[in-house]
Amino acid sequence: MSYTYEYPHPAVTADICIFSIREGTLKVLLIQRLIDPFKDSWAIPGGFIKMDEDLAVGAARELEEETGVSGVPLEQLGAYGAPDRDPRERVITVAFMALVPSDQMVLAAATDAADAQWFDMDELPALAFDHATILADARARLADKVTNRVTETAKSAFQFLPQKFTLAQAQAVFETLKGEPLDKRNFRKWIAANWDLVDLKEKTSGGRHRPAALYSVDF
Amino acid sequence: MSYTYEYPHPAVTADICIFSIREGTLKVLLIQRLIDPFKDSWAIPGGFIKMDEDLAVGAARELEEETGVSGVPLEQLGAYGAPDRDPRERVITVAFMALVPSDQMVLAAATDAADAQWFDMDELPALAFDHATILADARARLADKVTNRVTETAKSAFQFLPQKFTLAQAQAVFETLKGEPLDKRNFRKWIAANWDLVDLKEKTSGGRHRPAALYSVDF
DNA sequence: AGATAGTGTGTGAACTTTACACCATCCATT
DNA sequence: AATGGATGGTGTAAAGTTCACACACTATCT
Repeated sequence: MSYTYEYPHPAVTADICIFSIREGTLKVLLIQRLIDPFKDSWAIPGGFIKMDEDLAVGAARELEEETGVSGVPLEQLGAYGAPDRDPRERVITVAFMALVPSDQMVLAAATDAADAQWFDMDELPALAFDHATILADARARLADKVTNRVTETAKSAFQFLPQKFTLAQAQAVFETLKGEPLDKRNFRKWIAANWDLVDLKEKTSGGRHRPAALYSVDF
Repeated sequence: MSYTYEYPHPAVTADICIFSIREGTLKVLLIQRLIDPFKDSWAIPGGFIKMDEDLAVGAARELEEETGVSGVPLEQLGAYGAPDRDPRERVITVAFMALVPSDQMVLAAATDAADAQWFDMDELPALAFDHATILADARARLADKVTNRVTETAKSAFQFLPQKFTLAQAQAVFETLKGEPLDKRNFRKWIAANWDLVDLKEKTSGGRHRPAALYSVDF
């Protein structure tokens, strides 16, 4: 089967930057390419948009196919279309990003991805195509989003916390996402002012230190 | 001549929202389509990206071909790709926006555009495709950009002013771009704090009122 | 001389952001 | 029982930003 057009058409892909936190550090989900170009190098997951699906839908599908990650709200980052960004043919990609809780994710390798793995954002491998650029843009956007307005992206930060969490745990999560340390007192004021925290009247125990109050959050 | 691919490819276009100020109101540059679909309706200028050109370059080219407008820095808004946004075939568009001084622009009609005209943003005709959505997004972005940070977009606001301008003239321009009235004293504080105004030690004359001081701006 | 019409100017209140230090409590050790 | 270690928990002041607001000035026209 082949498809013929009167004029040349580029291929269009969606690429998705999936951020998460594991072991207290910011991670990004990469796949190892099984096929050329950039065979064996790492890349952000993505693939070709189908003719009858919306961009965000296609991005979600590719993400699930390649990594097993599903059900996350994707935010569009923009289109990347340098003529030589793909050596095969002209490929324009629409980049998306999301923040997910990695421990609920079952990573699965699929069709054109050998392996999906979390990488520390500070220790990235060489990336295929212009994915380093896309990822850098996504990282900047993430830091912006998380502590500014109360958006979906900011909400998803709480997914890294257990149902019952301490404020110190919450602070650690937001610091990781923002990429810089936050002041403890100011953070507590901020989180109390911007989110609906429920004081569970419970305390942690077992630590070799003063117990911490537990909270949950209502959206 | 035809082009054949193993998998279906969408067409990719660039569409450009060009804003300007004429007669004190915010205008947008639209073209009347000569061909189906949406023959005779108005649309934001744009067209197919060539295989060897960058997205922004293609956008600039289409803009010039269809309207005669050139040499403006385009800012990417994002990709729009609902599967049915074009009835012919799958077309994904990458939207751009810019702010230009309309009086320097010579409008020219070309290949697939009958006519390029400035429309008042408050009196838009029915638009082809999903251009109403794109334009609304662009309008919101414009208002954001202009008075927040000192960006290229904000700089270009000064193009609507003569070399020597009064602060009242400047205020009118920024009010038009932002879409809401600004406080006179606060505006003067803002412009003095954020831009390098040169007091020309000249005054307007001829008005039936107190003369105004003239300024120019250095970037 | 007086009316007209746009020009030009400062202050205070409310709010947001940032910086900063000390005591409290549990556990483990001695 | 006392001590030290480790983390939890709390308030205030200064600086900066945003916003609202009112009245006198002056060239021109009549």
